[in-house]
Amino acid sequence: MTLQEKRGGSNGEDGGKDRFPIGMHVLAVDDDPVCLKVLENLLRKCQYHVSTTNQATTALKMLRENRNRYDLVITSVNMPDMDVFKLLELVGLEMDLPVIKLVMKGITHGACDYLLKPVRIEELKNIWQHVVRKNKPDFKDHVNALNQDNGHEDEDPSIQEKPRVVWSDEVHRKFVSAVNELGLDKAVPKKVLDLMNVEGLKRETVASHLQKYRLYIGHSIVAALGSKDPSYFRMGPLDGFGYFHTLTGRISSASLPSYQPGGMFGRLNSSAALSLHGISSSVIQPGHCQTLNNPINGSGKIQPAVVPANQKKNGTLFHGIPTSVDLNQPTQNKPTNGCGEFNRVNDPNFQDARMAVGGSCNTLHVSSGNPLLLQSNTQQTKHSGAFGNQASLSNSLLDLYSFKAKSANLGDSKGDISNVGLNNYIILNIDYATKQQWGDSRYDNNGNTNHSFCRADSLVLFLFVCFMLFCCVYKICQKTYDAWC
DNA sequence: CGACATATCT
DNA sequence: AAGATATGTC
Repeated sequence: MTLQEKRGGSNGEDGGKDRFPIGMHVLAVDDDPVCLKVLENLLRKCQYHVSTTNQATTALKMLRENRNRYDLVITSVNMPDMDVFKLLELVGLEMDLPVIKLVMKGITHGACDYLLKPVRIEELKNIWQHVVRKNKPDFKDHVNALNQDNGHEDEDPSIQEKPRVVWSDEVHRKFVSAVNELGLDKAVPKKVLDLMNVEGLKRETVASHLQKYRLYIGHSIVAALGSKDPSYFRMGPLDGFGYFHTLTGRISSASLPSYQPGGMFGRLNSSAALSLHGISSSVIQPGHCQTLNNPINGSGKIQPAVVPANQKKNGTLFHGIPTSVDLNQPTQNKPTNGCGEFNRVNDPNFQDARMAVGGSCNTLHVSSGNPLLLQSNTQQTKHSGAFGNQASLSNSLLDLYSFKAKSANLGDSKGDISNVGLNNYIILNIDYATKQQWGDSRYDNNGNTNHSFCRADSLVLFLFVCFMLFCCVYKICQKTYDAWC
């Protein structure tokens, strides 16, 4: 009789869950008659059919004579008449039956499970699952003590979780590169998978990752640019900075028709991209909000995304304004108000471009008068060539590096990074709200965060007003002079 | 039927 | 949180 035939409690619509096989036959072997009797009684209480013997040789004989009768063997490891390991081997070779060893302590070699003496009925209730496993062709045999502290008979340990794909920094970098090469809107799982060229990676896995990635990008960009605040350069709470080791949202290809407040970043395309035409360098690199001994990757470098040439559009905005910012962390500054840390990127290219995160965790200073604060790493340089001399200014990358480890600690706190350097025309004010890493982000776009980039607004507006006033005054003076003459 | 996007589950 | 899986659509 096969297990399937004996299986009870199932009407064939059990949704794949194995049920207790009624009529399962267990052979119990123990040289201690008291123990054997106890075991037998317990097994019967569990509704197993039970045969017993106090000799290993007898057990082997019984098994050989009734090959199809027994489903499971429980044997003590201390059998005087035969080495139990030999019994295990023979049973395994000849009958391929699951054997549970009955031991005083946990010796598990060779057996599919072990039971500690004294045996508890709760443990015996679960042993049928070994039989089910044996009958599953794809079951990976492993030693696994049954759940001993509860009576979860319904839980089938034969349903083992598959190994989860872990998106390492390296793999994720490949993913990001592939996505950026394709363009976020055109990146579909299969193409990304092909481009990534990672062995063993499945399309479904990529799809899942891409889903989260898009969700995250969307939230970030919406948060960064969806505000009604008429800021010129507003980056709202980038909720969920946490996850991506190299979260690279391309900044490209959106038209920037207006220089008016509120019209500056009028629209984003589906690539969640924006264009900062004319902005000199393009990588904004918030440092790693991680512990110091936990670099994002081996080199600690941030890899910028590849901006496809076809994403390039021309436009003029902030012409000639040098605006590269490296948001690196000064290690000496450890914010104490829950803003987390910003690890500095150890890239010599950024040496002159350091900003300090203020102790208040609200201000990022630029001490340098260096107008072009940074140009990024080699890869950035390499790709910039694709856009020509000017083109490199036309495409910006927003490379949001990982705040992974620290994000949880950041909570609702914001790292409000402002740069108010007259020699550096960009003024950044980035709120980091890292309540969540992926989607489902909630943004607090009112109140405090609406001050984002207000200084940038103020400066540009101030200059603009000054210019207009100057023009007016000049005009008035000219007219007055003409009148007098 | 495969690929995809999205929702839901774990 | 993050990856897996289910579901509906094309």
